Amino acid sequence: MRATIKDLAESLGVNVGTISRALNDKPGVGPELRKRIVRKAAELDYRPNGHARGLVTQRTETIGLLSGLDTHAFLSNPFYAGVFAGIEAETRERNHALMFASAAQKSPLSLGEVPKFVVENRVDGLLVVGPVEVNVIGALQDSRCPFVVVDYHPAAEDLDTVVTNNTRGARVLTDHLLQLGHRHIGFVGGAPLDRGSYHERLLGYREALENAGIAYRQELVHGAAPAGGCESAMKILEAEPRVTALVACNDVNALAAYGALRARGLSVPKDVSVVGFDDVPAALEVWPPLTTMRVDRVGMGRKAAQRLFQKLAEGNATSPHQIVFSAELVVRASTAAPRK
Amino acid sequence: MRATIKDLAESLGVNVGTISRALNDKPGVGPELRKRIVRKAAELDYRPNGHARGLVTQRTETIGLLSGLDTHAFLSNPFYAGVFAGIEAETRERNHALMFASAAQKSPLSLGEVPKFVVENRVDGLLVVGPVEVNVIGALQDSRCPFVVVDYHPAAEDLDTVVTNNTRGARVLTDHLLQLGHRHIGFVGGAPLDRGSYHERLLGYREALENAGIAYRQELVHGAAPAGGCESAMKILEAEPRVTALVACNDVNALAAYGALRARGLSVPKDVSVVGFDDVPAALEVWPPLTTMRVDRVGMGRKAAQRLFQKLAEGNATSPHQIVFSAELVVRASTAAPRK
DNA sequence: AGAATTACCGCAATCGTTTGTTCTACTCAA
DNA sequence: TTGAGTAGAACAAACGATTGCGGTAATTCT
Repeated sequence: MRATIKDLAESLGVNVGTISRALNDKPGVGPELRKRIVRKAAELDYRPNGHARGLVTQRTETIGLLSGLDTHAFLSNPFYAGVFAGIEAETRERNHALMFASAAQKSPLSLGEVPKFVVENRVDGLLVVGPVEVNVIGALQDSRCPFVVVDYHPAAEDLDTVVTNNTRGARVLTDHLLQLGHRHIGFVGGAPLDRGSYHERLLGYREALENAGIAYRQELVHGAAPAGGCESAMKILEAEPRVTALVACNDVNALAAYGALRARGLSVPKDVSVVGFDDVPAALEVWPPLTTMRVDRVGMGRKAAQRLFQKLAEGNATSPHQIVFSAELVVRASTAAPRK
Repeated sequence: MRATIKDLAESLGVNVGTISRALNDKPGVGPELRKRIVRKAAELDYRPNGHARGLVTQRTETIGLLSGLDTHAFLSNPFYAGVFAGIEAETRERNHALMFASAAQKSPLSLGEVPKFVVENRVDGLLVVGPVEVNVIGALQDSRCPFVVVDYHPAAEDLDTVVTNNTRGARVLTDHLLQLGHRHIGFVGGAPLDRGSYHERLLGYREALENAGIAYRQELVHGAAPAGGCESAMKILEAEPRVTALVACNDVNALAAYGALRARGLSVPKDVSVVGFDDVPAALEVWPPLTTMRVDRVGMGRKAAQRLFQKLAEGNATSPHQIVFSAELVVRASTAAPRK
């Protein structure tokens, strides 16, 4: 068994309270004794028990990361992986631990809508990342647990959020295609498409079209099929063979669309131009390299964590901040003027 | 503030011990009172405090996931993302929480070699995934915290591990190339290359060559450059322009090698065949689709978690198991007979 | 030198549970 | 009717820390 503070106290003939003060750099213990205590603590390899401490201090030095998507979808998306990495870096540097859970897959005994670790008071705060269901937000709000939402902003709520300017980004991408001369442009979506980033990106696509005087056509937009962007792109090409460009809701689906185009014997960008969103590493490795919007996903994760720590320090009473990251267009070889 | 067991006790005029027993399905409380208690608990939205419970039961219902790589590298590798997902699924189904940390990046106050959550008794057990440094293994062993290692097996230690048969897998891949007629075959590595999966795969590559009577040439093997597989492939092609095939330590590096080949005007597989390892989703989406070894990464994560729970149940005294997953060759369009 | 201040340390309550033990009241067989 | 046996509930001691309070002894002030 690991040494407790009591063992330490006995082996030194000192009171436990004094030990606690000495080890936590609190005043009220002489420099001489303090030295003896730290030395002995190191010798016995003493570590304070997190539970005991958490019980009395009401703080756990732990923050939770709650995914809005199911775990596998979450982790296999490089965008979210980046956000995760940013969050992890920030929490690690502040010497906090990190718990992970998904709000999309309920555990058999999940109580209410939020995972048990928040409801059991085992995290000081929470980072919610991705399009979580709205009742989860509600449950979190009356759980009194401070939280910040990343990459999702339900319009109805006034929350602390860190998001990218998705609508603008998609508009920039679509404008880029329009300026190249494209007129028949499809949109390959992802799930969920009725809310969250992909919805906003769809809006931006639509805005750009309408600004250019091009009618928005339902059949050129296809949400996520089970098989993802590949199947969606197929459907769009079937519905309208004249499309010369595709806007994908993200890079992963854009690359999947590459496959659909190849299968139909179409080449990128000669026959069909393709743009993505996020600028994941693969976007640069495929051929042709993908025109996309670069977004600082690690920075977003970091920023969200910073904001959360700020809330924790200020006592959760501050007014919500909405932090918006702006994406940057990077033009590569997947876009060109339309075929004749 | 959240209701405690004491509030519950007072509002019912019942002793706290009775409440505890009633809510934990323990005998010693009448069916009548038990009903009243659960009803009231739901009404007050009572949740047991995780710390208080953990303090007395010495169990936290939490397991830790410790990455051997730095967080970003870990999460952006689809293989590890899959393992993570498998672990998460299994722990969630068993109603345990999950903590994450990386052993590669030390936190400023990291005590010893292991993250503070294990040393503070805040996890029941640990899953170590990836090539962790050997002193971390040592530190874990005398921390008395049960753990299982995934995708890494230091030969010197007798540990509970879940790994793929990397050496065999790489041999199978290399044999596949040899049978197609290739004689000049390079190996693009990854970090670390002196231990762990990539090292074993290098061994398998070497074995296959030697079985075929082909000399192993140091200059055809290149470890991970900072820029990854792309740069490595470049170096190999410079060192020996006659290479007609590349074995990559994993799919991510294989796809990066695609880029290097493209940059030199070589086409896959006409000029150079490429094989990867892991069968990540992107392997199927790129062109040409990648010949690779399929490994059940989610299954590995699950299995490792299952083994850990078994250890927890049996009291950590059982003899170590080594569980080996066998990878499966999937031949796609990235391999063909060598050019003349 | 006596009083007042300070510095240091021990004492004990507390956090919210679990769990072994004790107490009470009841049932049932002799 | 009495005794044992049993079930249901209360009591209280942990678990391992933190922290306000009180008590010495040493130091400073007048």
